[in-house]
Amino acid sequence: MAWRKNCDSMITTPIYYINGDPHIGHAYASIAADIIVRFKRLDGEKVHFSTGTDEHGIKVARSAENAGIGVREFSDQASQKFREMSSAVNLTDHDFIRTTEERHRKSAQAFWKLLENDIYKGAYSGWYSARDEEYVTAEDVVDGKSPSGATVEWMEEESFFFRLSAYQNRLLEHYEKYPEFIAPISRRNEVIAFVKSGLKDLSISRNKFDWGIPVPDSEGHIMYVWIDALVNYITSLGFPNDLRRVSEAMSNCIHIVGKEILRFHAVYWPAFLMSAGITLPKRIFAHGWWTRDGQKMSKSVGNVVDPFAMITEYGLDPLRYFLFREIRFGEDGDFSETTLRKRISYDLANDLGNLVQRVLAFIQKLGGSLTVNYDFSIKEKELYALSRNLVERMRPLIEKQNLHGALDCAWELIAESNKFVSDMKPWELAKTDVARLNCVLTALCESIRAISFGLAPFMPDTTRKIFDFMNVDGKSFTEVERDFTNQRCNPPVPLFPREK
RNA sequence: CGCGGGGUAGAGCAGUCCGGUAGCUCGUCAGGCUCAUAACCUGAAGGUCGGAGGUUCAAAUCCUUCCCCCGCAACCA
Repeated sequence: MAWRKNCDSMITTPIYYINGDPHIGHAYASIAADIIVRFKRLDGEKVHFSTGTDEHGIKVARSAENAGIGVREFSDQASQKFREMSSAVNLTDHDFIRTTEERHRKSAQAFWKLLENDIYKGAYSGWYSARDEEYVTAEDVVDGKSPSGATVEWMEEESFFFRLSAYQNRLLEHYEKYPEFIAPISRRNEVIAFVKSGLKDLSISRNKFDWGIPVPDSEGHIMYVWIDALVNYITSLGFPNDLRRVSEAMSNCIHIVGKEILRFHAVYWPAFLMSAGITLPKRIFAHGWWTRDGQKMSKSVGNVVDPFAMITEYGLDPLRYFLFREIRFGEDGDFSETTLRKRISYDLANDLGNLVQRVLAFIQKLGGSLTVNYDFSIKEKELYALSRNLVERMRPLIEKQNLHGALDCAWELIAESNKFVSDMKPWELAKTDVARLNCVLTALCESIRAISFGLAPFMPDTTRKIFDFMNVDGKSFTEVERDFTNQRCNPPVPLFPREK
């Protein structure tokens, strides 16, 4: 247990762009980060956990206009929905940061100043659609029209540029030196290929609208939303104050991001940080995307999965479980309610729920208290060993964000425990050999406690229920190492009742 | 010749780096148990590992070539 740290570390979710409602993808990223944070905190680590909303940019300004309300009011309402989502998915203690907060304006402007050696004024040019009020990429321009059918014209505006081109080699060196910097590996390869193909300088300001953070000392220019957004992570740590803490936490920071925004995090953000002289994060993990019943989720098709509705329908813990058991974290997967129901029924109700029920109900039958007996035979010893090191086996997997693998470990023990019950036949021992019976039940209670601890980061409410049945405190993984003493158990209630 | 990922039992995937009787989950079929949420446990069937060629005593795994699917391709939340 020597590796346990007590220094600051940080886990982040992306800050979510408020132009749309929270959907399952947002919930997914948040829950992933939450699982990692909870695991580390149970391990005694001090973790800073941040999430929040990204609220600037012309799209938001236009949405507010369409909604007929002020942009500030629009942002407040939209951000609130994400705050509600954070609470609906049961995020553990965290900082919820909004890019429209004063602390963030200060932070972003201070950050900009640190970059000034790498910033120069130039002209940004491209095909501009006056009706859409935005630039259209050359590829999207067909017959002089934007995808929305508006005519486009070649425009130039004064813009600040960041000398990204100067960082190409330093970035490649960093990727080389820290192979764990970008995950999964396939994504890492993509990023490296992209950087090797050559980096151009980056336009980092706009002057055609004003819903953003003003560039310091430059009337009319506002920061490009990405530079604004990325800075949120250090704002949350207290930047521009508390620089020691900023560096310390960043050096131990994992950014959980969606694969669509990996480039910003794995290329632009590190380049900015290098320029600013701030420590780079330890790792950037890009998760995949969910399809819905095999189809891409899209608003126009109307098949977007609403996390609030899923929680209402199936419960939070089952949803949290499903999202990380069904696919390997980092890969794409398919969200199907049929599959979700199967997972609940087979994995949660039959395997886990029934194990807890059959053991604890049995103890109730015997009078409701566990008379411990650690005079184990080889069979109990085997199960006991598996129980004692479950968390140990999960830890390196969690460290690599292999959340799927960590759940597999827990289910391995669940399966072993169910098998153990069948093999040991406690219902027969109850009539023939009470000492052996107590050994069997003690081993089973140990395994149920271990399983509950292992699952705590994934299904905190479920773990709490089991601990309440067993009168286990459950505040820290260190508790797994303590033997039970004789204790009363409460009558269990099925954890995942069968429907109807 | 843009870059990358992938094509393995009905479905979803692991195994490919370091060649050596093809594994997991679900589904299907059969059996056992009765503590438990009709849950649990055991066993079986099912694959010429995308096609073709090559290296080798031996290839899903190495080499060559072809076919198919999916991402990314620059400032886009």
